[in-house]
Amino acid sequence: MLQINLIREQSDEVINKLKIKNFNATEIVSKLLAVDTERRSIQKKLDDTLADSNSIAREIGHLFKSGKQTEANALREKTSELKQQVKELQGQLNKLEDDQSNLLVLLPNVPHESVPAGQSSEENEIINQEGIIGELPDNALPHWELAGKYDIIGFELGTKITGAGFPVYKGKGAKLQRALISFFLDEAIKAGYTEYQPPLLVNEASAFATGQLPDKDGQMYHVPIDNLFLIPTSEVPVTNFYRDMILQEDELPIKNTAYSVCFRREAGSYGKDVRGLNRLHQFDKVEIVQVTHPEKSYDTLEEMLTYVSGLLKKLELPFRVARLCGGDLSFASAMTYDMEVYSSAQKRWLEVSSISNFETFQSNRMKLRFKNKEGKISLAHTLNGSALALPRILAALLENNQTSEGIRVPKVLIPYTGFEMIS
RNA sequence: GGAGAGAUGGCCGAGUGGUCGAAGGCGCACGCCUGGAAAGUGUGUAUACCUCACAAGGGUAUCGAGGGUUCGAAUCCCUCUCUCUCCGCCA
Repeated sequence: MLQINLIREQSDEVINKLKIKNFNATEIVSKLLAVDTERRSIQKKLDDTLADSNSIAREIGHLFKSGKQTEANALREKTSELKQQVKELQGQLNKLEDDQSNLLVLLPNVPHESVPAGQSSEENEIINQEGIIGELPDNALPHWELAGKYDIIGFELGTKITGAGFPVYKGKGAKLQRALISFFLDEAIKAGYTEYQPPLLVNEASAFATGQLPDKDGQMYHVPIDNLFLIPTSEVPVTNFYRDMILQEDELPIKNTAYSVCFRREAGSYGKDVRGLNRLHQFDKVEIVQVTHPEKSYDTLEEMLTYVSGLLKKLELPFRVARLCGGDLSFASAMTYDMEVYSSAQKRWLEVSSISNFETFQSNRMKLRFKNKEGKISLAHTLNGSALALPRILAALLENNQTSEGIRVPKVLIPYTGFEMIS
């Protein structure tokens, strides 16, 4: 959520920057400016009226104490009009405050100046590509066939017990998943992140704070009986640890990591995008989250990009990095790098990580602030990235490493799997 | 799920209708004291919004959340949330 001050002071810039996201903010901003002006004027009136009413109340108190009943009662009659005014003004103010926040919530985050314009993922800017795209034999199989051939993932079994998009991992497949999770967590800890195991369900306030509500309502599984949401990513609980907090400047940066299962309804997805492990309703992911000083967040974004690139190199997977164009950038993000690995049998790039700087968009919603040495309080910046999402990593590993003898496990994972081949 | 108790500032804890944003203590910051430190001592120490220059000063709100009674509520009433104790159930 953008801060009203920003809109008040730099409305034209906000409108212009949002054009990069293909978002026309003109109407919302002008409504906001009108509501804001009105709100402040009503607030002033209300405060003044309350001040009057407070001073009369104090006076009455004094009069009663000194036994001047008659005068006190006379004053008392004067208050009814003030009370009526307070009630009306309060009502108006509440309405205006609601209007304001309902409008503010409609505005996406403004993109960073380096974000290129563009309509869709087609126009993302590929800034780096690493690793060798190996040649596969002619009889190479896509991962969903490999999964069956080696009996390591049961797609139909998952469909039977739950539904499409809920695979069952079996034997060496399950062990490989566990290996990846441990590997990712160990690497994150080595890089200075603190490991957490968060709840997989969150309340409404948490879902709002990180931007899932109201923007992506319908993407989350909802448990109405307790009004809880299954997390689409551990970013939600882990960032919300700091909701309504004022940190000390020297507590920054906060570097957290968490493994969690993630749940996404993915309504409207179909076709080759959802084949095999490409897009699931339930998947595993290790996430990294940072809370930083506003001046350091873009350095942090680069640091996180370097970190995730390192993971992919260790896994020996060819990958490329895209800086998302305005049209592909998420509602809450100011800048995002997508990391994609090459899945050789499908011959397509699969997104395995999305690393974003939200600047103050989330922290403003969740009132995550820090106090500097001088005692000044400001909003912190929040960032997060997948490090990494498992299913597509698994897909690429299976496809890229297939040999006539079986599927080769990358060297770094062998200490975790205890086997070198899936055969 | 049933019964009871409770929720006050960074923490502990007083306050049951009248200048209470809230005593006292701890913690923290700065100063004095000291050769240095401890002890002692003095001062300060919430947040948001409005006014305003994101200064000073001023105003308003906030004692779990929301609503109500009252001229006036941390204090009374209602609803909700959460915590604790006991019982039940249970990985």
